[in-house]
Amino acid sequence: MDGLTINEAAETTGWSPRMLRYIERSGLIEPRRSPAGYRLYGAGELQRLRTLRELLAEHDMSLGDVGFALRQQREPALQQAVEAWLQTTPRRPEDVPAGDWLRWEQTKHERLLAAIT
Amino acid sequence: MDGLTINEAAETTGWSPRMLRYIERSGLIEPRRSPAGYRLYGAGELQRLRTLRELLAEHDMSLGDVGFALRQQREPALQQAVEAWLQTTPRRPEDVPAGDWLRWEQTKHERLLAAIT
DNA sequence: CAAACCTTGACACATCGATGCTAAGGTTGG
DNA sequence: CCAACCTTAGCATCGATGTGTCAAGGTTTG
Repeated sequence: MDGLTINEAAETTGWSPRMLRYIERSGLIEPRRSPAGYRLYGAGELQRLRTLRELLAEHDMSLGDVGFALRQQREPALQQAVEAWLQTTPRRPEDVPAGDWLRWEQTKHERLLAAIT
Repeated sequence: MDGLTINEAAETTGWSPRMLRYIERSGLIEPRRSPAGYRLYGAGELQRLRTLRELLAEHDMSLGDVGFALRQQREPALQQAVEAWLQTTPRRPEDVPAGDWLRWEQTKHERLLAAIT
């Protein structure tokens, strides 16, 4: 049977087994199960667990934040509603660090293409 | 002096004065101040306070969720990182309710236009 | 000036998010 | 079969959210 069991996955990703179950319940990463119900983490899941750690650490955000982003992706109506509300709040581009703004401009085109396809 | 004071604003929006201060500290709605430091809520703020209530109620989300969405809008680097992570998770369009998906398709064009301008 | 506001700050409490640990019971592999 | 793993469920903790209330001190206005 391919795939790491929960303790092995915990070992290589830096999460605790407890947290792997918690992350699963929160809908972020759901590994497949063996016939007996054992969680089996494949290469993809392990990678996403590692990058998830980095994401949270580097941007000071919570699992709940990622969960909400996921919800927005899955529920366009929600995404729309939030976007609509945000657009009623006054823009202030000075808030945005210069580097970020530049990167935004640079990648806008490809992001639009991605949205279309 | 135009603009409602905090108790008046609370009255017409349904939030408590306490929550108006809380919402302000969380960065969602920051009214301007009178010379003496009194909060003054204008028509725009009052409207956004009301729609904020609806947004939270109708989509079962928290102030923190909206705060995070705001952060994403203000920090494109964050937005990018989250989006990138989400894209590594397997898509499953069956998750999306049919109505939502339809609305998504219907409004995609205008959303793209909005993004470009 | 005095009543009725406003401000910040703090204490209080319920709920929730994030984690660990333990218990009772099934699975697996030498 | 037995040690070493896995599962779910539950209790326990600690910090963050959400919300009320009260205190000490400025402001406004009749």
